[in-house]
Amino acid sequence: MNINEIAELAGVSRATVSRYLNDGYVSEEKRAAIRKVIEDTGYRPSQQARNLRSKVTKLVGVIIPEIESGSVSQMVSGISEVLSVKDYQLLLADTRNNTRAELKYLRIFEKNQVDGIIFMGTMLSREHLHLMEEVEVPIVVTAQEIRQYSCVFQDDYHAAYDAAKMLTKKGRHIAYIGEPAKDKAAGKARKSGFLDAMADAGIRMDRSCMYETELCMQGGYEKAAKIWKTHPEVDSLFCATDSLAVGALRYFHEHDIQVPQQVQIVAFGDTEIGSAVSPAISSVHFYHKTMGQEAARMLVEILESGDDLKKHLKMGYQIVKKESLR
Amino acid sequence: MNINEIAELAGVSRATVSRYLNDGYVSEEKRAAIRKVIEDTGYRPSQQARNLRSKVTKLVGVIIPEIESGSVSQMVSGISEVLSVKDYQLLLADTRNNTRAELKYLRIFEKNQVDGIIFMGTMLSREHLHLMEEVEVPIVVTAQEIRQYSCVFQDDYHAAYDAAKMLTKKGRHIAYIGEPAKDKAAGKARKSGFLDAMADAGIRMDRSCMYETELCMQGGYEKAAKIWKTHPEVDSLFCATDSLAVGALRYFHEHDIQVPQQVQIVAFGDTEIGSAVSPAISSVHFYHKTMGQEAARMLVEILESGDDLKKHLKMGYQIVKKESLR
DNA sequence: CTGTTAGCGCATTCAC
DNA sequence: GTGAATGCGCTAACAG
Repeated sequence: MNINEIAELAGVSRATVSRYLNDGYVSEEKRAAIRKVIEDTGYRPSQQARNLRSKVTKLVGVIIPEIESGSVSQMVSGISEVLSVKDYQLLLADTRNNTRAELKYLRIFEKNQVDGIIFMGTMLSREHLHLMEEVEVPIVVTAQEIRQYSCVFQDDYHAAYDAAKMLTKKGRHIAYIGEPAKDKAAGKARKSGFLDAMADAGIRMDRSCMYETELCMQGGYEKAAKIWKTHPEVDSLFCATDSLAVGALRYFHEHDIQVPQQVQIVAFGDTEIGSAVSPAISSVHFYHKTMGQEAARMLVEILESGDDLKKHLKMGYQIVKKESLR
Repeated sequence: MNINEIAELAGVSRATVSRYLNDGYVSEEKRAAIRKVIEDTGYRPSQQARNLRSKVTKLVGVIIPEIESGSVSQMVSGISEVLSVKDYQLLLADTRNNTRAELKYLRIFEKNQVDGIIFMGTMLSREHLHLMEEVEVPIVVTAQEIRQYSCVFQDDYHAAYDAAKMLTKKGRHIAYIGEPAKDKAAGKARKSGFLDAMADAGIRMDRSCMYETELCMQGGYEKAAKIWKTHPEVDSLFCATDSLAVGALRYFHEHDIQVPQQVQIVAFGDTEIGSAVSPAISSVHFYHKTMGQEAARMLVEILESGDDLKKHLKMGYQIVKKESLR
């Protein structure tokens, strides 16, 4: 069933059917005739032929580090919501935190496969930027700020700075458990924010009170153990994620270290897990879903207007105080 | 840059370039010439033209109820992993638990838009089945068993039956907090499994000890309050999700009800949140990611072999005993 | 408002 | 092995 048959059955030319399907510009009679035939036959225009002809696919490629992460899936949810309203479809590329895979998908999307790309990268190298140059469709970058592209990102640096500052109000001996700062932009920003806050508060950080780990709860537990075995005087803990904090909290429970009396904690994510435990973990709240929506809106706007203004949108955050802070 | 220009630059016909790009059947010299031109120009064949011509898109549509759910995103991760190895791309359709949207996406995918569909539905109505009949590409159904389709699903009924049975070993007064059973297949199966286990154990369920709620932690808290205010004698709680259990646990903590001494708990999901709390929640573990992989493998096999054998794969589960059981 | 005419870029016969 | 010819199904001028 193709446009020719529909045209024949409706007694019009196929151009008229095409117009019916697109802009309009068809008389009422013919419109009715065509509608009837289409309904009777259940005809649906071939997307592929349209794509070939019109060079638009109504597809947006979304490259993400890993869908299993709560923040990523929230963001994808926001993207999906906006795209579906705007009649775009979402081509998902999960790189599994693999930099090579990011490049691979950029290349796959490169030419006339998608109309645009939303790229949530881990850590963008020169190679990335070089490849992105060559990509012919607009790219919106999320989760980090890249001058040459439109992007939507959260202010990890200042969030970390502010969170750390809260610890210094009623704490002097501060420990840090983070994510690997070398391969994640957010991890790096949180670490710098933390360190700068310490410096500004005149606190000298002892390297043996700072750890990084990829594991979540278990990593938090283990690093807390390392720190408190050698530094029982530490009275405040900064964790780059709620899961790390929950792991550390378990260590404190098991060793009768009172939270927040003996140790206060602040973390990132404001996730369900952080408020499931007792005391609930004070945590930086980000707006992942909104970020996704904004990124999608930005891309759609570029697509519809035809020019890329390179907007940079820095999203706010909120430090949600709960029981883990003194 | 298209195949004609490549052919001209390489001094061959475009049919030869096409052969080079596909099966082979090209002499070594021409092969080398073509390769060189392609490398120099950075030519990439147009996917759209290929699609139109060959009727395959190398796209798989994945319809899910909501990406933000942990189990769903794990499953999508499994699907994505297998598809990427097999050189398929993933077109994601998030229906936001909206039945109409499921139908909409089935229709969008219906004709020559994707090569196949993985459909994770909420509750399949006659209308769904009717529409699925009309879809011309193979469909693999997940999360529930539908006779007419290949499917991968978990055994919620027996998992619930077994979990409930564990409660009856050391409990006589049992309460139930579930998800709405009317619009989710899993919710329904868990409820039946629970009820049948009760019946087999000769326990008469009081309706005032059974509640359903859509909310997570807060719903668990509220329903637990309702139950224990009127039925303080209840000594066991069955929750359809870990989050519900964690909410209930908070109520128990606040009211000095000892877990598991006074109330034992079993739940579903074996999620991070269930083991973050203390006592850790005993929970049914499912294999979402593996399910996703299996579903994708099943679909790819149908696509590659060309015939749909309608396999039904029921995945196992495991009840992970933790501190919340007596 | 409508029909005719040309391709979009590629894969696939079919002769050679 | 190779090239010429054909058309996948549709949209976009263009002339009427």
